[in-house]
Amino acid sequence: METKSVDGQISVDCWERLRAINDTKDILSGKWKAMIIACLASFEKKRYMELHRLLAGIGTKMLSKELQELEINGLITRTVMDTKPITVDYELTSYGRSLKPIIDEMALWGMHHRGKIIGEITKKK
Amino acid sequence: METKSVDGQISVDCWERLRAINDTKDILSGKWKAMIIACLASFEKKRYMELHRLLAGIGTKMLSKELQELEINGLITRTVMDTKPITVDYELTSYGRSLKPIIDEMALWGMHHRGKIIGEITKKK
DNA sequence: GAGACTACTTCCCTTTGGGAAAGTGATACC
DNA sequence: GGTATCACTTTCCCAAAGGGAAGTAGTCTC
Repeated sequence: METKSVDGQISVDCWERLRAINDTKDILSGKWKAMIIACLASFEKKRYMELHRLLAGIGTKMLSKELQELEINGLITRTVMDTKPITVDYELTSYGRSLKPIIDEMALWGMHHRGKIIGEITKKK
Repeated sequence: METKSVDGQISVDCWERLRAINDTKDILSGKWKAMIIACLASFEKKRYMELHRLLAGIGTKMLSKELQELEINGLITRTVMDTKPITVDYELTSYGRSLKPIIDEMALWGMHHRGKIIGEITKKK
């Protein structure tokens, strides 16, 4: 086949794209990471307990775990404040902020999707 | 507090955003859905076996399951062709194509991320 | 009629993810 | 000194996710 090299090229490009998508999914893995990033993108800075209240339903274990993983990946910073009872501030790094386009697209699509589903239900009635 | 209503508004907006992000994550749940959509976005139309080869590592069980879920959500169409041995074409719907911005952002970020990580490794040496 | 190709499904098993609840330790309030 | 707050950690448990292998069914080839 004369298309062999072309197909090869397409496969490599495709494969790299798929790998990249996978990498991003890994970074945003877990039930809460995308939402934590969304919160920190909206509020700039949040304490542990504030996040716990904002993310209704999350347990302390999960919150700690997800925050640690985000910190390890360089997406957020953790700073211990020396307040009366100590508090901890979490903030997006500039690298973490680079995920904002993805989060925004996800929020946008999710809103449209919900609108579409509700539209379909009311149309049926 | 005079900020009560303002905080309330912020919470509601935030909560709706978080819910939307969650909805989108659900639609793209599973190890392979985002990649399947990426493939179909690149190639327009692919057969079951072609997808199986393209998505190196996926088993037939997972591929079937993920494709079914995508079809149920109205993101892809399944058309049986009456070829010698029957073949089945999968294609993105226009609704499925509306996920392209998310997939593209994910691919883009993943590429940059890999570049950054490799850069950090070579800098250390 | 044996084997191959297509597109699956079914069964079984292991791994992972994630939640609830309780515990920890430091500090502060009353 | 009892209780509260903040920020966790630890333990235990269960459901869901995902993989491998084999089976099914229809058609075509040799």
